[in-house]
Amino acid sequence: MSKSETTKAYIIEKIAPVFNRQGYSGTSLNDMTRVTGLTKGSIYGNFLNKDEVAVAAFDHNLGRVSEMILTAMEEATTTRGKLLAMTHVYAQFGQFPFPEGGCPILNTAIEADDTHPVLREKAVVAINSLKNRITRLIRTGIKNKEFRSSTDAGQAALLLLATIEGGIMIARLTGKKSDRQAILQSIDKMIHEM
Amino acid sequence: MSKSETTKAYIIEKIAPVFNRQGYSGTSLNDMTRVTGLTKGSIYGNFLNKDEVAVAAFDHNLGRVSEMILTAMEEATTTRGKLLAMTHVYAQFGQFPFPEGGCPILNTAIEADDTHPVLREKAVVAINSLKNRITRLIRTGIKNKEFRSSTDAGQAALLLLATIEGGIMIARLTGKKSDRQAILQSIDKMIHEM
DNA sequence: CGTAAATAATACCGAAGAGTATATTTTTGC
DNA sequence: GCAAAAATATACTCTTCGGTATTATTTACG
Repeated sequence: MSKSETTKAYIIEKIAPVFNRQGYSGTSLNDMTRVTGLTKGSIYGNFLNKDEVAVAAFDHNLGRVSEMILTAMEEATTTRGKLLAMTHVYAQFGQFPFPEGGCPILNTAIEADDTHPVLREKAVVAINSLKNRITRLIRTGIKNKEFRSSTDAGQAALLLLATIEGGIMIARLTGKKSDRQAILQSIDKMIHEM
Repeated sequence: MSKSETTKAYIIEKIAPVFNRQGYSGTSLNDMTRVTGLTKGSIYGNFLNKDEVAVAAFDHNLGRVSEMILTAMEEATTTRGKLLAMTHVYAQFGQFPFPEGGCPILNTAIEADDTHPVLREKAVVAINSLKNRITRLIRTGIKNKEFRSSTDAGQAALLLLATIEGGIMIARLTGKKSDRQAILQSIDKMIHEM
């Protein structure tokens, strides 16, 4: 890894949580210099502009979540187990290594949908690939006879995603453990009834 | 209504959609003067600062949604009908009089949860009162024998809310009608199975 | 109708925003 | 270990930010 690659990685690692907490417009170059200890010149020697940093930060945060999901799913043996593992990753949004600030897809979607086409598109791709991954998993479960054949895989995937993301929003907003647990329990029930 | 009250109402009406689309940090005083045609002096003669405008804008947007819900629920006769009516209001997030930019609670929750205690608290109160309203409705339905007695009203209310809010996020993000319909259909099914 | 009070416009402020040109320091390859 | 290249820091630019003091204009009321 070259020096610049190391620095880029360092900058992103430091600034990614800030973007996830404060959003694109809420994060300034000053924030970047503060959390990295570097200067503007150094940051702009490695990135073209704020947009490029924001996009890299999103990729970084998303990568963290994806990795957690893949790892958790690998450990499960059944299809239902994999699905449960995935949702339980999202239930850990408060703990490392889940990105600080909650789900990056959710955060980016809400801020960027009307304001930032580039970030918006990144969020669209992320949500679609997540939806497709879940859909395929459910289809496998149906073939396996783990799930009912009457289950509409695509629709169930969307329902799961919507509930998970909405649940993160509510649980993070109220900060109530009981809210988080109630929603998680409902999701588990949905998966068990599939 | 005094002149200043008229002007305040006018300012809020014009700027509320902007806050809902662009968020708190994404909306500037310049935006306010642009959409109102007024000057800074005039706006700050009626509001103390940006925060006060943002809070009033949130109240305005939330009021719009609440009014739509109450009206829709009044028209329904059964408890299940009221519940369905409420969720269908949220399904109309793309059309007037639903606030431009989507659900104000969702938008405010995501931006403010880590950054703006005042707005965050407004969102907390809003989500809690919505949750309580739905919970009471479900309890009534249980007493009515419309819903199963095994239904946990509070948990079901949270599940509905999470799914609705997550659904809005996804449907607004992808812009796909099929996504919106799939999620709405799932929610209707949930209500029918209660 | 005239005047006092309320409202709005003008013109400004200091700070912070993103971004850059240039100088300095560090690496890197020989 | 030294020169060239790469990376970083310094010092700046211009613009926009939120906010305000002051002036001008409306509005309400006697």
